[in-house]
Amino acid sequence: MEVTILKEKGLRVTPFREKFLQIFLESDVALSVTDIENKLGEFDRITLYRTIKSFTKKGVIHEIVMPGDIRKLALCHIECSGGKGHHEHNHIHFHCKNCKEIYCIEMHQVPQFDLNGYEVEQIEVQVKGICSNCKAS
Amino acid sequence: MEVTILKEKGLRVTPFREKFLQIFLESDVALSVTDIENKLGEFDRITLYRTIKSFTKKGVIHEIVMPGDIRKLALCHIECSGGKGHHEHNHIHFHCKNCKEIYCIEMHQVPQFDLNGYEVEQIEVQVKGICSNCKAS
DNA sequence: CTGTGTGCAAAGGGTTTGCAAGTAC
DNA sequence: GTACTTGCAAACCCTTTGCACACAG
Repeated sequence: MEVTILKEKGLRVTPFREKFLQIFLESDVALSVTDIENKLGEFDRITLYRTIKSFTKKGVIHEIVMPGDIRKLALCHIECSGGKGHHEHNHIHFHCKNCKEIYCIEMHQVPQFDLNGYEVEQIEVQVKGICSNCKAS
Repeated sequence: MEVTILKEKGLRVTPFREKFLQIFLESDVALSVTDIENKLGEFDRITLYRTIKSFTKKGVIHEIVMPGDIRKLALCHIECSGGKGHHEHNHIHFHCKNCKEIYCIEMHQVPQFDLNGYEVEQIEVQVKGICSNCKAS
């Protein structure tokens, strides 16, 4: 799986990258740099930064930022890498105020906007509230 | 005007804060820390950071972040400071790919979401595209 | 073999903190 | 007068860069 993703994007397969992807595949929430670092264990932090950069550029992962110095990373699903180079998100980013996690939720119906005089190319929706896990408990 | 805003929020009126607000009132786009710094001129950078922090907390300004290390600040309009402490944005953040400016556009119809099991409290919409100024030229 | 990826050390740059003096109310 | 603000210096911390070595293809 990890190897497949890398090869599809034309990236070299290394132990670091496999481990990096494995961490994301095992997580159902977006991860901060510190999260990844903790899960990596023995690996180097500088390499991590470089990997994040190259993977973001290649469309393997995407960055999620929110007010309050929140910066997280999440895997790009197949559907979110558009054909002709531009990268579309058809999911929303949900930030739980209780557990502070960020979930990428698939959205089948992207809202449309008619902004007079403005040409809309990409829409990103961020929602804050309480996630289903926290609500249940 | 500047004085009014400060007093309404229970903030002390100082020359720095008046100048700070004046800059925002004169601008029709969101401003980065560097933008503000350049417009401030003689004032101190540390004070600027502290002002941004306290003003954000008081709901005088709000932070806008987007992927790619974009962090800007904009005035909160009257409508966006909700009565009982929580802060609602009924406008979208429009990022122009050409001029790189960020505009806060009033949105009269906030999109609604029905996310199974998730309790939605706040929605923030970020749009990328070409602004009306750039489109015209 | 060639170009890319990795790891270490050091530099970089924006942001925060401590403290003393100044100022709003 | 009292509490909040300001300004300077220094500390912080995350991130980036340079360079040599290792490794994937």
